[in-house]
Amino acid sequence: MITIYDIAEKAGVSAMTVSRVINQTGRISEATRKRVRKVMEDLNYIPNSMARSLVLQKTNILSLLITDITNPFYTTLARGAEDAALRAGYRLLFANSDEDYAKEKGYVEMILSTRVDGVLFAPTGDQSLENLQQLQKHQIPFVVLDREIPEIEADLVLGDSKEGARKLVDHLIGLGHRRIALINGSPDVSTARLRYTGYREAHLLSGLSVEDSLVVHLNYRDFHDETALDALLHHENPPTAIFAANNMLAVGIIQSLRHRGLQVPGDISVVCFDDFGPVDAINPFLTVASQPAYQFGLLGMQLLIDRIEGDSAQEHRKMILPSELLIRASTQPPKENR
Amino acid sequence: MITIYDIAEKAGVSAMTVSRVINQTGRISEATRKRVRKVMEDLNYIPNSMARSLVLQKTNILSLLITDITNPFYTTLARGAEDAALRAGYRLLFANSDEDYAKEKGYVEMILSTRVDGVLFAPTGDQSLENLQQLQKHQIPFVVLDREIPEIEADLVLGDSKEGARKLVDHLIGLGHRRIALINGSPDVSTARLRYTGYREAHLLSGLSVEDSLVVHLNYRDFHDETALDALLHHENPPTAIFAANNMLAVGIIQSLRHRGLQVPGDISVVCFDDFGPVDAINPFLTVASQPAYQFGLLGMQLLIDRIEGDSAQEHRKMILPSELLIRASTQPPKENR
DNA sequence: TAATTTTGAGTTATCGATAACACACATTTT
DNA sequence: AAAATGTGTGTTATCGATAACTCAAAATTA
Repeated sequence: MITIYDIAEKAGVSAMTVSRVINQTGRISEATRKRVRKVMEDLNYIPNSMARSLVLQKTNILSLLITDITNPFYTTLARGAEDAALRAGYRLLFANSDEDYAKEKGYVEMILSTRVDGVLFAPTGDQSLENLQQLQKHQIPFVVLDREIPEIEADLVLGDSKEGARKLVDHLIGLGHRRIALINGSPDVSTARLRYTGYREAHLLSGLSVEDSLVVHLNYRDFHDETALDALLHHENPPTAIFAANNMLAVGIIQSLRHRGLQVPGDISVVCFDDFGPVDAINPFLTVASQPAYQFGLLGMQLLIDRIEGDSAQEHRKMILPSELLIRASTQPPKENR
Repeated sequence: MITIYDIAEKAGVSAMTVSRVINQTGRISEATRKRVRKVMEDLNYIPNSMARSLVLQKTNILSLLITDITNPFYTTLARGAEDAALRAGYRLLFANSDEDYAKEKGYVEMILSTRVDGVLFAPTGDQSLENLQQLQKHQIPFVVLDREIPEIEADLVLGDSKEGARKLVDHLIGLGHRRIALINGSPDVSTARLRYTGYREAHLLSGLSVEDSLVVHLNYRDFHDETALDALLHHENPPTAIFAANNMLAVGIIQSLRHRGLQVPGDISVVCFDDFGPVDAINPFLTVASQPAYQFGLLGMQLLIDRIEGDSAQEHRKMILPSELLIRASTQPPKENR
């Protein structure tokens, strides 16, 4: 491996001079600078960022921890985060927890041992508290994305889950649905709780009561679990519409409905949170509450960089991004009203 | 930051002893080991992997460079790569070139300065040659994914582009299509060349001639470019079917067709390469040549790790993964045959 | 019992870079 | 002309960890 010492020797200067040329610090005569530059090019020198980080106590690496890399919401978010990070001169270390607390914990250890300068953290759920506290103990700045953790004070970028849920359910009620199932994420994820609240409020504001047997909980990534759906379909008075708490759950639900020979929206309407990214354009089908995924990443990263480079003692900020109701083909009035 | 020296002091031993406890090397009495362990836990010690890498000359980081993080083919591939890397005890540094040579070059520099142990490299195209040569110069092992680079000797994991293209076009010909457009990737990407070859062979084997005015080239990510499609649709004798060289191109094409009020497959049939990941299950629509994306990542990563840990002088291996024709709703016989 | 081996540590140098300080020589100021 | 500055560069210590070597005390062998 080529080091500054190799460069220094060939150029007939000290290592420190080479370092100064690389970093454009200190005073260097034009002649020396040129000579060193030439040798660096000739030898194809690339600085060792670990050695540099070790002494500078700064890695220039930021980490983005998402919960599902196959979910277009998070990949679009990742693009936003990447753009903001690169623009500010940081490298990005991606990590993917797969909605799995243990995997998340493993990545947090990796993040700590890499001594990244900051973390953009989409938690798996309330249990992530410990992992975030671990970051706090080690004084790594972080911004929490998408899901709020009750006991954590931090910069936050969230979607408006309650409002989005209300819009979706209102839409269904407006179409005439009275029996609307909610297939929700786990109750220890804040978005799931708020989506339930929105679901509930929409009912109450329309003078409808909420029937608990129509509300079930799954992990956001368990989109192949069919038992919950089974129970709903065999209900004595089955739902005419389903509100899936996120896009991946909707994927699983629609797939299962098809296997059972049920048509969407012919037999049952389906709505969900989150879009499907570019892919969605192929066949815009699902009625969704669309969240500005790219903005999540971009803003989150900006907050993070701001906290790292700016006044770290400033107050914590909380940004809530609105979601938009996109009415498409997966919803129609219930059969009996047609 | 807590270092082994802090631990050493508190435990009343030397730093070396702490290092031995961490790495389970050398001889340590059970009593000392326990004492050191205890202090490590109390102080919440996490080793500094940069310091370690610096002396060991090994980072335990592998890099995955993909060309489009919003493309489900690559995110599914990423999951495969991640699983294989974690299983073997490596961390993974993701990078996303956005089909952009300059961005790819930037990431290669980052990869080199991070001194990763190896790279799983999905090139943007033939121009990636320089970036790969840069890796070679610095003796970083790599495996090339998805796209072959003519002058590079390396382990390779490819799909069978020619065969897949032939299957797709045969399917269209079988339906009665005689005027099939190809909206291809850039000709300096090997998959685009091979897909053209497959397209051509399918025609010739069926006794049809290839009309060059029906073949256009775009960048794989230019899925919003409408000029190519415009030209095809205003052709004096327009195509009855379109073969899009990848999924993202198909996305753009279908979207544009809709804007123009054209139905798929009613007015025109569309097929493409690559699936849409889990998302696709919502509304399986496009007839595609599906490639085993997860396997691409998993196998590629295994080859890479094998080359790093095994005999690095072994011969280069080339794996070609088959693609599968999935006939769905985006194709039907041309209007005049119905 | 003396010689040898084993055990459980500690010391020092090193990885590749940079900060802080030092210093010779040239230039400017008084 | 002496003093004060400025310029360009080198020296040494340091970041946090580990390899290689050393060595005293305990255990084993002859």
